[in-house]
Amino acid sequence: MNETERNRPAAERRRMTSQELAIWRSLIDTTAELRRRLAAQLAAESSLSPGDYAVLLALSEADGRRLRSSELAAAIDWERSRLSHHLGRMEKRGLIERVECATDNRGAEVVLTEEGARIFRAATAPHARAIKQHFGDALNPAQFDALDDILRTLTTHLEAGK
Amino acid sequence: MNETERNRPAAERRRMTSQELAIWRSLIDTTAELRRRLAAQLAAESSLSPGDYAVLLALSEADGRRLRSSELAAAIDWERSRLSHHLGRMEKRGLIERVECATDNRGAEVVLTEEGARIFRAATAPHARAIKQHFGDALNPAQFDALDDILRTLTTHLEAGK
DNA sequence: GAAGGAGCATTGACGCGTCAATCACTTGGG
DNA sequence: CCCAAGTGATTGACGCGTCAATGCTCCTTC
Repeated sequence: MNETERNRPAAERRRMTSQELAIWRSLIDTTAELRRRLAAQLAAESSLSPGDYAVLLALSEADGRRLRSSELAAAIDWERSRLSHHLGRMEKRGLIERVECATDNRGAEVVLTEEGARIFRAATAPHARAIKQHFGDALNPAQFDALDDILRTLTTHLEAGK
Repeated sequence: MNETERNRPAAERRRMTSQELAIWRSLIDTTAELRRRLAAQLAAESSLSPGDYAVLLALSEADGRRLRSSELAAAIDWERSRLSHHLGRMEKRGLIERVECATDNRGAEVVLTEEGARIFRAATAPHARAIKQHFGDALNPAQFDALDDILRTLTTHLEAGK
């Protein structure tokens, strides 16, 4: 295979090769295992789920540690309903509070509680360490570059496809 | 950065760069989106979930289209309990059957039903097409090679780390 | 200022995944 | 032979994610 062929997508070929399918499976399996380990470690260190973490991160970066529910959903790219369910569970645990929105009576504002902020702060460093341990430490700079390129390609492709 | 540095893992550095963290997030988000789309398409075309598909694939490749529950769990790398719950749901839908094992009264054998085999057969081609469409068509051969290398590195790293 | 459509958020139902507990059976040491 | 430890599999509880349906409120238009 010459250089030109190596840089042309395989779109025109009839089917994926078994090698390509194996890479697909490995992508799915390996990322699943990564998520699994990170989630387990996060839970062990802070009793937070990855979802909790995403919500708390967005809130802690927001002005006044509060966001409209819809803004929060947009920030972390979640469906409304998923967020609503999740906020219900987090509210029970005292991590966040939901208050009526002053400017729109339909809306709710989600506020980070002191407790939530404290727990999130305590979780960040260990979590970053865990990501480094399981993922960051494995790859060299060239691999990071290559992965970045691949992910950009996939993202673009996904956006194009509807 | 010279060539030697580019090929040395970043393990010794204190923290991941924000670029590296962004790549991590993109990896998680992009693969999630890929799984989401594939699952939706599979469900639309065959009313199967990705889990159903994995189970049916393993069974349809097995001798006599049947496997001991524990062998099936090993084949698709699932926890026993997860498999047990899933088989319960699949049995209700008539995709599989559970029968007592002749050689070990504790055990169960999982058998693919005719209906299950039929539905699986009908699902394979569209599913392969969907994987190609969303994933395979995006990448060129060089990117496949790079991804293969990255995934092998990650897998090795994960296995090493416990 | 009333009607109707759009937007914000929640809810219920259901499939899925994990953890801990449990039950039934097998096996091996005494 | 018996019992203790180990193994195969299931169950229940609970958190999580999606879909479809719902309830309010806001906004536009007439």
